[in-house]
Amino acid sequence: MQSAMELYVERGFEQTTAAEIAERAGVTERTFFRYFADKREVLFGGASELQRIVLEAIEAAPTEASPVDAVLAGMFAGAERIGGNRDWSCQRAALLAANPSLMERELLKLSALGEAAADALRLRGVAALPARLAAHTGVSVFSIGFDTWVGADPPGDFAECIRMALAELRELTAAS
Amino acid sequence: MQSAMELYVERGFEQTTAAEIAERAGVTERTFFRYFADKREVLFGGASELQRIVLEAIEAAPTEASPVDAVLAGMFAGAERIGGNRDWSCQRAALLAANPSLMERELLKLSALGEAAADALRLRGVAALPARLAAHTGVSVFSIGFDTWVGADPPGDFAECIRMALAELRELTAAS
DNA sequence: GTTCTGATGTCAGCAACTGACATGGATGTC
DNA sequence: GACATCCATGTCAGTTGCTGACATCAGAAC
Repeated sequence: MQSAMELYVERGFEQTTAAEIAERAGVTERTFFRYFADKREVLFGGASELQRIVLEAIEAAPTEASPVDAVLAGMFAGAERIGGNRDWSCQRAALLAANPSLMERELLKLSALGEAAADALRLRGVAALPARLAAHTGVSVFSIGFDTWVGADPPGDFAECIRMALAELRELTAAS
Repeated sequence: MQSAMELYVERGFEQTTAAEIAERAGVTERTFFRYFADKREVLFGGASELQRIVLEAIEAAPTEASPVDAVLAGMFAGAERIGGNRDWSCQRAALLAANPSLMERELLKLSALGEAAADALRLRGVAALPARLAAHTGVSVFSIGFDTWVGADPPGDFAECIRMALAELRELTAAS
């Protein structure tokens, strides 16, 4: 993972071959593909852990919490996990922004996170449609908050960026 | 596009080679790749037209419409374009659901649609953050409405499914 | 009639990925 | 201590997605 990140930053994602990553890591190309399904997946090692944290927080939310609040609890828990190393997040975000194929993978992971969160809501007794709506709305706020956080002069830490997006969203829905 | 769709349905996306699509269409593999950037793109020919329709409807929305309402006008215009042939939409949705790599591409297109819609909102004077939030929320409602529409026993046409999702979302935000 | 252009074919080649089999070192068992 | 087992890795050959360079050829323009 470290070798790949270095090479992607040094010479770009498409200009880096799997063989080169493997060589820098001291293994064969075949071994690389035993650990990562494809060249992109190497940047998404933390996705499953993030999902686990989010889901656990949703489950742990108070029973009386609304679907949206439960999802938000999950998102804040996820933000706490990521919010530590902003530099790494910025570097990674720049890579994704420059490579549509990496962005595709990111969007797939976020969508999967949304579906998993919707499942968690259903376990709390929420119906299918509102569960998906609440979950994906939460992921949107998470994602847009993330963009704010890794952008120029963020208003605070990751959680604060999420709160900011959330406040904007509430204002928007009130105005409509 | 027709040859590809047939083959993808007949034997699956991954089991179909670009050479086979080309052969059925009566051209060479090289010619196939001159028209489509990759094997997936052949299923997304209508994306640019859909985006154009959505953006035009956002621009055409009354000046006093709220950001959310303007985006929704765009989504309903898009729904009108797609809502005609449900059979084709179902077939395509089944393909996407069965192939993560196709779903990735779909999510990228939807995300791009959201960003374009956000740009359209900014042209109406909306600030960056609320523009993105309203746009992506609109796309979420569009997308989840689409899933309802191509699912088992939808409550009406595509537009009606969007209205249903929208009503649910309003209820959720009111409850939070 | 010539020229020019645009679509297509041909061919060689790279890189992503995969399956099948070999190897070698660590671990456990008698 | 010899032996069996297992797991990670290496090796190798092959398929497929995709690209660049050049050839061809039919029709439009002049």
